[in-house]
Amino acid sequence: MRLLDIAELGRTPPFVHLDQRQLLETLDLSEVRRLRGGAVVFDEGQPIRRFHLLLSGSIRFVRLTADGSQIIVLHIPAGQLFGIGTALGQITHQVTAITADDSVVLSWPNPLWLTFSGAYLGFAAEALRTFGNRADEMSDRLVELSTKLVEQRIACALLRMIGQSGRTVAGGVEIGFPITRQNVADMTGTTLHTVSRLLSDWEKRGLVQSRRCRIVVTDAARLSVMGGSTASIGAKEPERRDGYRKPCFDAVPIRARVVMRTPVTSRGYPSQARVAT
Amino acid sequence: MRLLDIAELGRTPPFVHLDQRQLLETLDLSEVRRLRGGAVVFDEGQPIRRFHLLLSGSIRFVRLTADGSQIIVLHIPAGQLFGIGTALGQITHQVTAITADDSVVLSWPNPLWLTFSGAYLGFAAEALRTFGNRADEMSDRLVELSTKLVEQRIACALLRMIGQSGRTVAGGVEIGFPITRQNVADMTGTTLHTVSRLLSDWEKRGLVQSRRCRIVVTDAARLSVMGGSTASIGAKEPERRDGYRKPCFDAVPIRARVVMRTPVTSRGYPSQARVAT
DNA sequence: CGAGTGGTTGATCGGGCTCAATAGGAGTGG
DNA sequence: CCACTCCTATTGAGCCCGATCAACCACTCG
Repeated sequence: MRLLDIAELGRTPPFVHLDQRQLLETLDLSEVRRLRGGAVVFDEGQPIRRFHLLLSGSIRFVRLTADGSQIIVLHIPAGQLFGIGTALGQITHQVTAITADDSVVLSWPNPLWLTFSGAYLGFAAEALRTFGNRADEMSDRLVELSTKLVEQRIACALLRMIGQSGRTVAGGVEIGFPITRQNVADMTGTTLHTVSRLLSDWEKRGLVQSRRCRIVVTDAARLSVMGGSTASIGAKEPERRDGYRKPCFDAVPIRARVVMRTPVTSRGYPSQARVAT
Repeated sequence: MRLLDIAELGRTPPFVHLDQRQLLETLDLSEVRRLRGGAVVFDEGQPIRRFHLLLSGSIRFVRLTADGSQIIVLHIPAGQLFGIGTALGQITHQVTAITADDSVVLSWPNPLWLTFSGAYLGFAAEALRTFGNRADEMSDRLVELSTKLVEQRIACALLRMIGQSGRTVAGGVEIGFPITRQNVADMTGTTLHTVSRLLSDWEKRGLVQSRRCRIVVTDAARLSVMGGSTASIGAKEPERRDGYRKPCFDAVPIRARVVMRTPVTSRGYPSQARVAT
């Protein structure tokens, strides 16, 4: 059991550079918990006392609103640190962490954060990188929620989950943890009814296949088309016909302004193209 | 001019612990740019080459989608670092930074990040804290977009802006930078039409007052009510009648599960209350 | 086998998007 | 200084996506 944990720990990015002795030491300093699905690891608003590593299983970051809605902010896949707000100077948790499945969680008291950061090569960097990725994911979801139709948002949510916690099975890729229609709804800002209808439809059309609490994506390519291009176009702006080069960080043009605003039709939400002059 | 900048720089949190000599040195290493509103500081997808401090003015973080929609991810108020993905190991910008108003921006090449972090007390910590706050804000907006009605989202957006960049004027608090109906729509995932209608209505009812590109909130309290409680309820969970204490980080109860799911009516989006057993 | 949870599906209704048309500033040029 | 042109804002009419209301079925577990 212990040995298994050590091997696992040594495979996670934050601890990948540690030798056997260090791993053992680290593990000895930790609390190991085997949790069933649905267990609360920490709660929104609680003071941050420890930081955690998810050895196996899956964690959901959840927020509740005063009117009772629940929204899923992020999913944490196995191998990642979580509850590491300490690194950012936060003193209370911003979300509630709930195991989405049976999980193994290692936890260390906060003071060890600095110890690890100082002693373990790449530990702090890895943790910060994790933060960056999560911020990016939230930003992506903001864009999705703002601009995409329900259908597209759900497609994106499924694709994101198989990307992060996908498990290859006969006939496709399965989401690696139990997930209900309601859960999907909580991630996409809709209702379980709509999710149910949509999944039924997709199943008929051969895009997915699902049983109770399990979803298998059988045609990721077509689903991806449904979701619309996830990437923003900021990066690959079309060449300009007038040879003008983006000013960005050089002499700034007077009145650099958003000018074009072509209604680009799309039965979605607002849609206007803008190009900086 | 130089002196003015030095004084300004010394007042910003990341550099607040520096003495006069250090400030001068830091400023000498920087590029100072005075930009008009609408200028692009960096673009989504570009490699990160420098990090920036907004001395005065206002910055918008924007993302464009393939179908032409534009969404505003964040507003950066004066005095904050931005474009600091380097600290998180990112190599390209995730958003486009555009000045929302005439602004003064200081910029340093990336390699100086480590220098500053090592040499200046609290610099890295302050930068990371900034990150944490922005992540929290994104998380808040995810919740808003998922659960609130357009009206409430717009109210929240206005309140957030006066909170971050509010300027007290006769009769209320004005948003500290030029902002169009379309901009508000881009922040809340709606259309300029809806925003316009709503602001007109609110103006009649004495909640706001607006002219071209300017919005003054004249009754923040009532607007706040409109927006619904921003805070999640995770923190202040009601006392349990059976003396049961949240398990959280102790012995985990078998089958800790989400059980209650009372439809709590609210003409919003989905709404269900859940309490962990 | 009854209770509880998760899932499916039909009917209805409304918030807010779309389409469309007009008005008022602000800047530009003759 | 006025005509012209963007750009921003306002407002009406209509319609559709998706939420809401309402049954009902299918597992799973004690």
